Amino acid sequence: MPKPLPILEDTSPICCAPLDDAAGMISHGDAVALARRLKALADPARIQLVSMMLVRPSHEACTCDLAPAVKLSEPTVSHHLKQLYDAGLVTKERRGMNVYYRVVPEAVKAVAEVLTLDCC
Amino acid sequence: MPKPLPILEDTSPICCAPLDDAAGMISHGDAVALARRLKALADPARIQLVSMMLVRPSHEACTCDLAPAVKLSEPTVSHHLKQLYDAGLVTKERRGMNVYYRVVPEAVKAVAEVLTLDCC
DNA sequence: GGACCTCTTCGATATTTGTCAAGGAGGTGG
DNA sequence: CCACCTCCTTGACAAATATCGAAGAGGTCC
Repeated sequence: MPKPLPILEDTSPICCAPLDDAAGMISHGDAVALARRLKALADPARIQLVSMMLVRPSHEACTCDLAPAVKLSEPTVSHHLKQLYDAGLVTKERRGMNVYYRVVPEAVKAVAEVLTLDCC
Repeated sequence: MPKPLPILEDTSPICCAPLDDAAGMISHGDAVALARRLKALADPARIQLVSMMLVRPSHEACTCDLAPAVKLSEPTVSHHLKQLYDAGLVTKERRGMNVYYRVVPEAVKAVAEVLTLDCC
């Protein structure tokens, strides 16, 4: 079972990475780290959850709002939120009876950055 | 089994999408389409394959070069390349005895675009 | 045509992932 | 303290995925 990633680990770009044996190819370790972040986003339910947070003014929403919106059971939504949390893509905070999840836009953008291929 | 995506389908941004029931939240259909593209990239082997193509001048490489580099069997690499191909992220072309796969940078960038959150 | 090379498909298997029902943990409010 | 509310964890299971060996399809070269 993979350990949580830091909120904003320095991810090497998919190209223009530090040269290794294969002359510029991304290292296996970096590929694994990047894949974990991408995998966290690569699910319709999780995309909808992130989207739902983003349309809110503060980019956050509580589980009680999120669960009905994606039409999945509460445990399942909790599971998906944990995936996002472990990947550092959202934070969570308890306020009163509710837990609010908030998108970390920098983390999402960091993934986008890697895929921008601006070096090519 | 999901059908191949067009090379460059118009993917709605993760936010600022056309409003629907839930006031701006991405639609389920769009979420599924985006998830398919992300899933195609969300694997260490496939990231390495794409990376390896990108470091080549013309962003292409043949299977015979790719397979040894990721240390997986040939059928497995073929499987991964098919995933990328079905997602429209690479093209393939036979030249002589070899099949050359080439990254479609616009397709990768289109995914990046969605994650850029420039509207937030 | 026939041996050969590269790549893909097929069949099988182990792992991972998505999902839910049931129950537990943590906090609120009478 | 006790009923209640929200959320999370556990356990179980079905589906999807990653992987490989073996066999097939498509092309090359003598």
